[in-house]
Amino acid sequence: MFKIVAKDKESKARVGVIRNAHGGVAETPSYVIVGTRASVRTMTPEDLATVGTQMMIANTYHLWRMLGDTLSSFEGLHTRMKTDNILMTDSGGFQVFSLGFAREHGVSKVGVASAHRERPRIFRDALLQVRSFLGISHKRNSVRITPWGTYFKDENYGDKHLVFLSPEKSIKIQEKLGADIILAFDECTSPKHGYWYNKWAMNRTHKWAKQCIAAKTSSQALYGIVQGGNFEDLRKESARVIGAMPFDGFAIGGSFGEEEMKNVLDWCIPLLPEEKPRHLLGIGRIKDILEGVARGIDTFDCVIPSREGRHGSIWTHKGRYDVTGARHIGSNLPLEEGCRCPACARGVTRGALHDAFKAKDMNAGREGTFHNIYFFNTFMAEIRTAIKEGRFTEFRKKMEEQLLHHGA
RNA sequence: GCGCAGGUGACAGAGCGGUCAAUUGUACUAGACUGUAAAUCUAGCGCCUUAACGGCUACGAAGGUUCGAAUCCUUCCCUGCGCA
Repeated sequence: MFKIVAKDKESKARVGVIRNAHGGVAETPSYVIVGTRASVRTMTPEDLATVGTQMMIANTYHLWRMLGDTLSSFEGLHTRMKTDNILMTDSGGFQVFSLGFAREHGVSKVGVASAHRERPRIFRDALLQVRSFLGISHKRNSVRITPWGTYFKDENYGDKHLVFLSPEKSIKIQEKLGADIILAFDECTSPKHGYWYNKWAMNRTHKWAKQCIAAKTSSQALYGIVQGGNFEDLRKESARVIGAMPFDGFAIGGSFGEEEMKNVLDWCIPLLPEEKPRHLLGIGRIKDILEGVARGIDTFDCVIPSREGRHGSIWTHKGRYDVTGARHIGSNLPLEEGCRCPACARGVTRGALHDAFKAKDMNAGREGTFHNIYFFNTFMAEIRTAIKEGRFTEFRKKMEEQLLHHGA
């Protein structure tokens, strides 16, 4: 299913191929477009095909809640999304964080100075564990984490009752959804969690990983997820433990500060099997991708192309800009010089897109999404070519200089 | 001409004696967004000041009452509706 076809000499970057039973092919490094509820916001399946999409990821938790009783007769993600692309499903492990401590702490998975420099505060971390277990963590925290699984009291799906997701249940749902690659149910910790909380959560994730492997009956590829926060010993332990389990691939999850991601990758990747695919969960800015690829990451998924496109942030080789800004009024420049995305090909200028956003034209977010997805897909293709031609380091250096030069 | 109802910051529209430079929404400006609670969110938005719990000018206009007025009184100007 995954095969490495070329390796860079100066870095750990590599080119690989992933195939599925539907005849879908993805060349890695690849950008996995996020379509949480089996659809990428503002995009139709046809749209996605026109921007070079090879891989997509949907979400177990959201689809499970959305589909409700109809899940049992679900036609399968490939049919629903009208694609042969390589499809993944996230396990719901991220929602343990995003609906839980992310809300309580008011943070996202990247960018917050983590607690890793503090001295270990075992009592505080123990308190967090117990509060979460009892489900009395915080008004905004709608998650209750137990050793057996996680309770959610998310009311966004017209259901005020607690719902319970366990490793076994997540796998069962993912088998029903039918993606090519499914993920183990894990716990993504908060950047504000300390050493001990991360240690306990990591052990829980390890236990859940075993349960996921045992629960799976399909032929889908199952990826294990490495956790451990920003702590070197935890991250290494997690990579060793998860890496030794019979997974079909490995994902690196969890939270870290902007600068810390590189360390996390440096700690984990050498301990993972060389020949198996490696996914970096939820990461997707240009710089991060270059860092990840250089360290041997094969696939990335991130909401940035779609979310930021919808919000008016346009990505280019020189970084990103916000077309919503007044400085773009009347601009006749294309979204990016030389871009051949559907929006640019259609002649959409920065000025026109600015006006469309200001006019609240529903098409504005769509054009932005078109451009961004196309951009990241072609950017990945450029990376692959560079690796194959043995000039990835040079390519990376050039890109980083450009970004620096433009203050991105 | 008479009778009602009104005139508030870019617009809409609160406030109806002090805590009002004035609720709120929109518009505008800037910023954020990293396994999607997100076509979303945050902040600013009279002038001066780097900034302010600092100064100044403000609620149609001009006077007045009051320690104090966007809020009360008088006159004037203007707008809408109704009647002539």
